[in-house]
Amino acid sequence: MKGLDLSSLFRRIEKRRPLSAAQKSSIESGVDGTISVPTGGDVVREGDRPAKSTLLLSGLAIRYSMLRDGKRQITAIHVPGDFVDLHSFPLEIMDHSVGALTDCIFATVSHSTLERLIQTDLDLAKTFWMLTLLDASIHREWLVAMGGLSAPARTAHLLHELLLRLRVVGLANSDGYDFAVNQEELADVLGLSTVHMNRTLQELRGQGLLEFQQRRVRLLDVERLRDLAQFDGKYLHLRDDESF
Amino acid sequence: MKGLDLSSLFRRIEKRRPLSAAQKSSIESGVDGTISVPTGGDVVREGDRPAKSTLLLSGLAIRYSMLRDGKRQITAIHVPGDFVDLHSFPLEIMDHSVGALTDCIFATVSHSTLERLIQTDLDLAKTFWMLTLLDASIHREWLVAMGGLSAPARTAHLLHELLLRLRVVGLANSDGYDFAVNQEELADVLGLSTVHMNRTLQELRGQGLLEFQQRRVRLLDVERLRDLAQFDGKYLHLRDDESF
DNA sequence: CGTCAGATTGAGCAGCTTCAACGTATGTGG
DNA sequence: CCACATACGTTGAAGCTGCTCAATCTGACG
Repeated sequence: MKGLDLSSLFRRIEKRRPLSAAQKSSIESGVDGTISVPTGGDVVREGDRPAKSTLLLSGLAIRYSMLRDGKRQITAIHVPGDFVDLHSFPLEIMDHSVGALTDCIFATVSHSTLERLIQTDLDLAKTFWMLTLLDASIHREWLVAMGGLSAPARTAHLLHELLLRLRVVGLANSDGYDFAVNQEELADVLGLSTVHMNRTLQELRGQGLLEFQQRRVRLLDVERLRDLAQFDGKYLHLRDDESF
Repeated sequence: MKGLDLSSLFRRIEKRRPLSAAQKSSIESGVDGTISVPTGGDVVREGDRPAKSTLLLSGLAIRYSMLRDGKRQITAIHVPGDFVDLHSFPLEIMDHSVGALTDCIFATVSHSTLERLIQTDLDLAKTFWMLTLLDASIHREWLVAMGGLSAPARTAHLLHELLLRLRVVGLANSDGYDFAVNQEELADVLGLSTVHMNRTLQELRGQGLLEFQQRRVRLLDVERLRDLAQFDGKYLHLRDDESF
């Protein structure tokens, strides 16, 4: 499908690995359509066996699981350029759901097309594989943050990670980005109660570390936030080390 | 390399995906050696750029990251049959370390051999890819447990997961398995202090839910443990659903 | 018998949760 | 334009969960 802007995906890839013009155009031609999902909607659900993979073009998406006691744990936040659902290609059955945190537009690529793409270009297969491993790497880092950091540090870690990831795709400037997420959702990412999420944000604001209003985050003191979060960006595998 | 017993890997794969005899023998012939790592040793370290991937044959291995404040967070426990370090193939640089929790023997496969294997058999490439996604799936589940479960529930979750995973490779019977891990290490997995780990185990023992002595775990009441842990094994992607 | 790793215990405190109420902005129907 | 509803953020109080520090116990082993 021509005329679709996949530049965020390409930027994301090229920060880590060469991508030829031919590869770009074969990805482009592999896209067979787009899906719009409104805020709160699901793209795929636990138990589904998707026949296509989805790639986020605009908006913010989440992976999440529900616990039996009603708690929702968000296990990933996806930004434009993320090949959100690539992993349903080798894994087949969804063990969790993917939903739209804000209004989202996804490009879709059918699994049969993916099959064809990797058959004709093994290097592209490795690129796709790498993309899914990047997600895994972020999962590991979130585990480190969950297990080892306090609520304020964890919050700082997340918001700083998103700064770097959004910058790669041109959706953040040097110190802030649009982030239309409420405190409940943030709490579900960080494993906190909404009340404590609120107090944690107040704490960070009070320290002069960040602003978070009008659906926009500003990191007022990136240095100190990184320090608080014990942030080490190696896990993002960015080529030129802006990950500090 | 012939004469090496890769049956645990094969069992692990075949619980999820067909694996032909030809594929088995090409994996076998791809193994170029073994490495023994004593308890406490590292197989690969953060920052390494391995030229080979390692596959655990015996023992228990961990992935872990160190925080600047000295805390160690273990992000994965690997059991025999796990292709521990497969992900260094597409991702190249290690962002964390892999160590031996007990004395370990690994088989090694060089990246150039992996390249050749996936070139000649794309289905095998997908199998390898799937194996790394399985690890990612377990990471996600651990995130859910970290964010949403209490210390006893998290502990129950981990020990039950290991029961299922070890059963697949024939290293657990119906209710228990060898587990030569001390409480400090368990605490580093679960994000707890050693003191609280100790009290949590006492609690579970007191409830008649498990035994954990002489380097062996016995789950005395699997039903209630699963319930406490809100365990749902879908994330392990086992074909015949023993995952309950 | 001394040593050492690992397990256990007690006491006090900090971080986070829960419940419940209240504030504030935005939108909607009459 | 007002009255009300809704979503979201904020606050207070009380209590539990898990942490830290520090000491003691236990079994294995040289």
